[in-house]
Amino acid sequence: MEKINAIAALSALGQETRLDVFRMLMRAGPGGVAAGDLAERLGVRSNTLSTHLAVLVRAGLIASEREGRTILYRADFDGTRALIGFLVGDCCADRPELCAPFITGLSGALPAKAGS
Amino acid sequence: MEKINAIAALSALGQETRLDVFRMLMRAGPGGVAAGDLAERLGVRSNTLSTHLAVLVRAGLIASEREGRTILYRADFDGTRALIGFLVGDCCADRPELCAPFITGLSGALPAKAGS
DNA sequence: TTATCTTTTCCATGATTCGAGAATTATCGA
DNA sequence: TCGATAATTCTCGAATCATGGAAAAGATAA
Repeated sequence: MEKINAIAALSALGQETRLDVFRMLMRAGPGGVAAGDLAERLGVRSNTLSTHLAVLVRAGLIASEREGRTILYRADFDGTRALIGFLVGDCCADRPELCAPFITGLSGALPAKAGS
Repeated sequence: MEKINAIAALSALGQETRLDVFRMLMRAGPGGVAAGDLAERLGVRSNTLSTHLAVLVRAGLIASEREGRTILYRADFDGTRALIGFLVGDCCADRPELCAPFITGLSGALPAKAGS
């Protein structure tokens, strides 16, 4: 991931409504959620949400697909992984030994309720 | 990490100068870099840099310590790990199986030139 | 104390962002 | 085609942010 893409992704997530959208879509899984449902669940006007969704799409964090009259939004897992990879990898490029704790300690960040 | 802290950290990094500062400090390692050196290396006025540094400190991504006349800034590894933990963990809280690929695929993001 | 160096704070300005109303586009059913 | 539904685009006011000049604050040395 290029720096400019990382900036787009980070600033996209650095806004409450957009972070809420992203987390909701991550939780919703590959099935995605319609724009209208997102607006209702989050209590945001549809036009406002639409601009936020466009920002997230441009940032490569979510993707959209028309489903009849509605438009489904789903999290873009590749884009998300690329962002995390940028944070973990590129930011420590010259000192991989400093990044080891990030990875080894990461399992602790997971709820780990899915046995093993 | 609370959502509000994550927003602060993400928006802090979603700005080119601050991302540059953060990456430079990550590369510099625990020794840190003086504010003046950062300003010179990045070609940013000292007062402008100072405000950016304050934002990063508030976000918990870097820390400062006075060293005689100068002030050393260094990356806050715990804060950084908390942010990555938030992205990997909290955003996938209900679906750890979706987050597995983040972790398993993460080693690929590292240069991995430090043998072992 | 005085001079100097380093960094921060204050303040003003220009640019960007957010949110909302209104209008527009796209799709489906009758 | 017409009407209804769903989402986006347009536009603007308010708020926030980035930047830099000037001044202030903290620390060292003479």
